[in-house]
Amino acid sequence: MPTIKDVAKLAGVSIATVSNTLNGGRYVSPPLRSAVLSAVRSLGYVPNGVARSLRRRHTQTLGFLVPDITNPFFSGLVKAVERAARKQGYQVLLSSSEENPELEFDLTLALASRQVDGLIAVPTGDSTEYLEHLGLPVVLLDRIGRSESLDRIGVNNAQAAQTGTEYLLAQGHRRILLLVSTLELANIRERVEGYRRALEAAHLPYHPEWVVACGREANSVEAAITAIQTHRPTALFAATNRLSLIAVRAIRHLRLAFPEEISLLGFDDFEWSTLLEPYLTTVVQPLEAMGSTALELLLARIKDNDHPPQTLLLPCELAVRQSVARA
Amino acid sequence: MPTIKDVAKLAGVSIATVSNTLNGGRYVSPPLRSAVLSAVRSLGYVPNGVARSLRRRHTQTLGFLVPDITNPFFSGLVKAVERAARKQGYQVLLSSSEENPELEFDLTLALASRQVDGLIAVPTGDSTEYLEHLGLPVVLLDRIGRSESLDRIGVNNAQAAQTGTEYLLAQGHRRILLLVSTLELANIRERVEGYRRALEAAHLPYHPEWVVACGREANSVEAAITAIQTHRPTALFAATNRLSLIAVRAIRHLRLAFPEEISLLGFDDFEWSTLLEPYLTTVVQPLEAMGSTALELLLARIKDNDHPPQTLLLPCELAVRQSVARA
DNA sequence: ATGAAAGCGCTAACAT
DNA sequence: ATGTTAGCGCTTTCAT
Repeated sequence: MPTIKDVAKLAGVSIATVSNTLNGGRYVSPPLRSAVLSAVRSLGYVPNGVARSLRRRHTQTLGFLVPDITNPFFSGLVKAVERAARKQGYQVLLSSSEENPELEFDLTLALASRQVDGLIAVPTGDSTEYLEHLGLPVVLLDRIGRSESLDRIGVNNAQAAQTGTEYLLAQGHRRILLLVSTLELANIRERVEGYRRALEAAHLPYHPEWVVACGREANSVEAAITAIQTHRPTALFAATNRLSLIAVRAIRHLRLAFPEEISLLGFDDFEWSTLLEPYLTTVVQPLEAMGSTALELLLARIKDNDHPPQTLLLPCELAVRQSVARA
Repeated sequence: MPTIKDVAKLAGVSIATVSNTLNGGRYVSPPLRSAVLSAVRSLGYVPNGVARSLRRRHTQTLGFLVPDITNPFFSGLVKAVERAARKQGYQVLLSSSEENPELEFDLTLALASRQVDGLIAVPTGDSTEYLEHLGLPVVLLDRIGRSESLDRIGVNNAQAAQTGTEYLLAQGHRRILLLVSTLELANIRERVEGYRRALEAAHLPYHPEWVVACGREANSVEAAITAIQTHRPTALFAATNRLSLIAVRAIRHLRLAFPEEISLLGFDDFEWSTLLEPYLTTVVQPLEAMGSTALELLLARIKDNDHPPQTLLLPCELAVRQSVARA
């Protein structure tokens, strides 16, 4: 690979002139300028970004840490963040922690060592403490934990779940099972809280057993099946996209008429859900806005670290389609 | 951010000793070693990977270029590649070209400028020429084009499509529509070829009109609907995961009994396809093997660039489920 | 308007 | 067994 020296030699100028014509640092006379340009072309010179970053002391690069690139919710977020970053002249280094906290930690360190200018993180758990002492601008996205010292972009989970539950209630459902992955995630706990609030507002009892923890594995459908058999709900509220899948499998396993005998409300919208018939009614999260707002906050913090951390909770919407019938 | 100098000063040693205890380069006596380690801890020192890479002249980093991170086929590939890379001590920089050749080119240059040690690419089109002159080890994955000078890992598309078609034929189907995105992709053309070969082997006519180009957008269902109406097939072969979605929508739009009146065979398996009932029978590509083999070839080429390029075509399997009925 | 040279933080060759 | 130093490729200050 040719270096700036090779270009300078071939063009018969100093390396400073090469640098300046390429970066527009200072005026370069047309003759030298074109000599440089043609040398660049003929050598196929590409500036060494590593050397450049070392010297400039920033990389124009952001880290983005997600739990699972394979989940359409996160890959949607990735797309949104990348697009927004690109517009601002930043590249993003994506790391997938596979929901593994140790791997997450290692990846974060790797990102930091790569000298990313900032980091957007969707942590695997709610233990975000180490992110606060990273010495790097960090914004938490989606799983925003309880950190008061970091910028955070999330969604009003309680509100969204309450709205969803209220819709189910309005359709006449009284026995509603809430399918959750794990209560370890604050997001999930908040959704439970929203569900509970909707029930209370309607003066209906809240049954803790109706909140069914199905685990984080895609194939753990047994818990859902058992819960449906014992509690005989008329509607299921799946707190996560994966849980919609589990709900569907359980419904089929039990040969229930869908949505006549049992309705389903999902959380997180995703393209492939249209394979399901009837079309899935879901609470939809504003992926695009979440991504672009996270980027804004991060860029603001990179530019100036001397302002108090912000927390933004974006609203969700309910997309009414076909999977919820009147009870 | 503290540097190696700060650590050396605090530990009362030379920077060489810091470097050596951290990298295990040469023997460091226990007392100095522990002095360094505690200085590292108390400063929260993280080595500057940019400086390290500049000096070492490699980055232990691989680039991976995919057309669309949002497509489960590619995100599956990403997972496989990342896992394999991690095992070998490499990090991967993921870039999503969004099926845009110009963006792809820019991203590739950005990757090169970041000094990745090698690149795995799933190009947007078949124009891979610029990749051959990157001056960087490159392996082509999935969309392997016709480059003879690069290592390539693909799948035997023709064979796979032929097997799929033969299965449809064996189930008694004679009017089989092949749904494709665009004939611009060599992969797709090969799948058409496999379909044609299966027909010929069965002494059945090949109707070019039965190969329906639906475009690359997810919502272009009209072409499929029209084709089904005019050709009255008993089976659909969707050449791509997105096309399964389109096929399903078309089937529903026409209110055909599925799979009794019309069968569906997919290509590319993906988790969310289980939302579909009956479960989708598909040709499945060996994602894990594709990813890990691509990585192996790339690492081999990084280690030693003086061997002829290889092309490996991996076999696909047919996962028989429920969406194909007997005709 | 351009060149020379310092230095970003690190590793490795050279010294002792 | 450890310290000193050159230099990776670039940007930028200083000099002319």
